[in-house]
Amino acid sequence: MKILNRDFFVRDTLTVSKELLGKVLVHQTPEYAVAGRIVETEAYLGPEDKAAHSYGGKITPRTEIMYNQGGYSYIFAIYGMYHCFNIVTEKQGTPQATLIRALEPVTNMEFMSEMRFNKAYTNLSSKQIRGLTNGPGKLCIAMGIGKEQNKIDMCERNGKDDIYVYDDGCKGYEIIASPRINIDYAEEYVQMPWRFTIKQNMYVSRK
DNA sequence: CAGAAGATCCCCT
DNA sequence: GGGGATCTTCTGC
Repeated sequence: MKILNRDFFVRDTLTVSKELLGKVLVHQTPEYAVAGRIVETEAYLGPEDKAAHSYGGKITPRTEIMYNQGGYSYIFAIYGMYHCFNIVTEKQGTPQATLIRALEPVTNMEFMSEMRFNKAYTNLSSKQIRGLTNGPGKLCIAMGIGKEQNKIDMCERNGKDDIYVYDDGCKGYEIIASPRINIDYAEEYVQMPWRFTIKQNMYVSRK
């Protein structure tokens, strides 16, 4: 298994978004480790992209991390109750990122189950199993990811609160490109096919 | 199963 | 003061 390094993330965002499919996202602390396979991503190509937080080159405390070189976590809160987990891409000064929209649970489903439903994994309905990580807000809850995990360098271990992605060699997935979700405000960028999913994976957030 | 509506808060204008 | 890269619950078929 190899952990994705800086060179992987410091590339064009569409390529990174597509190649992340099938890779495994890990959140590891001294207390626990959780992991899920990435099955859905969305590319945000600021500053041109009207859907991106960095549209127009906007720099605020929230978006600042998007200007860093690739390989950092960008986590923002939304609708008052949820978080979205992104990975910064491209070189320093190009404010782009890819949103991780869905995972397929790989390791520590017990942890995910408690975080999401406060129930043992064996007691989940099939609908709840599918609902563990099939959406950007859901996967953050299941993985124990919140604003404390913002701006983590995913290419260096700190030993306390690590997030990284590894390649376990699984490949050959069929990738589908489609328009991004819930960006109605983005005008001509609404229809850009910058959402990528693994075909027929049950954890993809929606058809 | 689909659609509507409410929850809830930080960031930005 | 407004709104959002969402999710859950509730309604009605």
